[in-house]
Amino acid sequence: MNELDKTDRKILEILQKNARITNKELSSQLGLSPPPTLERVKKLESSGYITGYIAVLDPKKVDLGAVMMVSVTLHQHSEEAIEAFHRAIENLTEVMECYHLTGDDDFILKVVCKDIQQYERFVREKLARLNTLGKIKSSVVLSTVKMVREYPISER
Amino acid sequence: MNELDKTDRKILEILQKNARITNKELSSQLGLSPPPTLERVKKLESSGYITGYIAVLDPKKVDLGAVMMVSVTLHQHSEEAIEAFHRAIENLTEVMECYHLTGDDDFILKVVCKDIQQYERFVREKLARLNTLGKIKSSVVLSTVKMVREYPISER
DNA sequence: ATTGAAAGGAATTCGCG
DNA sequence: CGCGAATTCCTTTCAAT
Repeated sequence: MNELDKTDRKILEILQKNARITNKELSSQLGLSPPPTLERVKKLESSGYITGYIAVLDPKKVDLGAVMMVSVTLHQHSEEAIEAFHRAIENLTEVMECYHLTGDDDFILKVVCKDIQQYERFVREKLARLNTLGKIKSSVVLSTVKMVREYPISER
Repeated sequence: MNELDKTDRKILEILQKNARITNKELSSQLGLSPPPTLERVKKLESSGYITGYIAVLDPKKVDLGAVMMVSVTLHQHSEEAIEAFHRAIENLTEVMECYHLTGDDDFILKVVCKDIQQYERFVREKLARLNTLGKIKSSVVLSTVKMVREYPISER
């Protein structure tokens, strides 16, 4: 798939807001009939624009009230050390996001836990035990000012 | 809704992975018939466990290849200054996430742009113009090691 | 609180402009 | 590329348990 037209971009905007909209309703919002609408959606999926459809939960409701941002520095920076760190992070369910950064710190992690006690256990029993790990700096998230999952779709 | 049973938790797990699953398929994965499955899903929605269903896009495909993590300090910390900052952030489409933190920096932002040039414009024309703003420190995201949107559902 | 049947809609296919 | 009709499948309701 090469270039998105206006209709494709509108589909992405609508589905980013509501993934469970029916094809019929989607088509009516586009001013199209259902068959071409469905075909466009399928094409956006198969060409990798849409990677999935997910339910969004309220973390507090599922007992994940503590959010932390954690700056991590490795104690060495060989290819293998970084690879090993990546693989370790992959297996830690508490880590929702992890970015490799330029600057003083190597990585920043977003970690969710039930409470601060569980976070402490996570650090002591899991994070601090990674042998590539240098030092960490934890910051408590006092409030989530913004957390949008919708990418702005540019005109081209 | 008071407490989730095992079936409810499994529903949340499945829908976090695939929001467009049919009710029929969902019910068969649960070992239930469709009607009670549907009722449980509706209840999870109305009681706030599920806040929405969204399509997940590939940011690179929609021309958002540059990701930055930005530490922000305000130059004053009155109630109004913080409120004003919140409201301003709300209107910046480039800011996907913003957390109010403990520690040296007040906030951390995740910002997505087409490229570094667009990021520079964002900083100069939008972020730096907020009059509550003290100083910022930008870090380029070299790679996204992990970005999961699925919360781990605890046993209780 | 779950089941099975039944009615009403929606998804999907296909032939055609 | 999009449309409209037709078929198949799913959703949703309801009586029964």
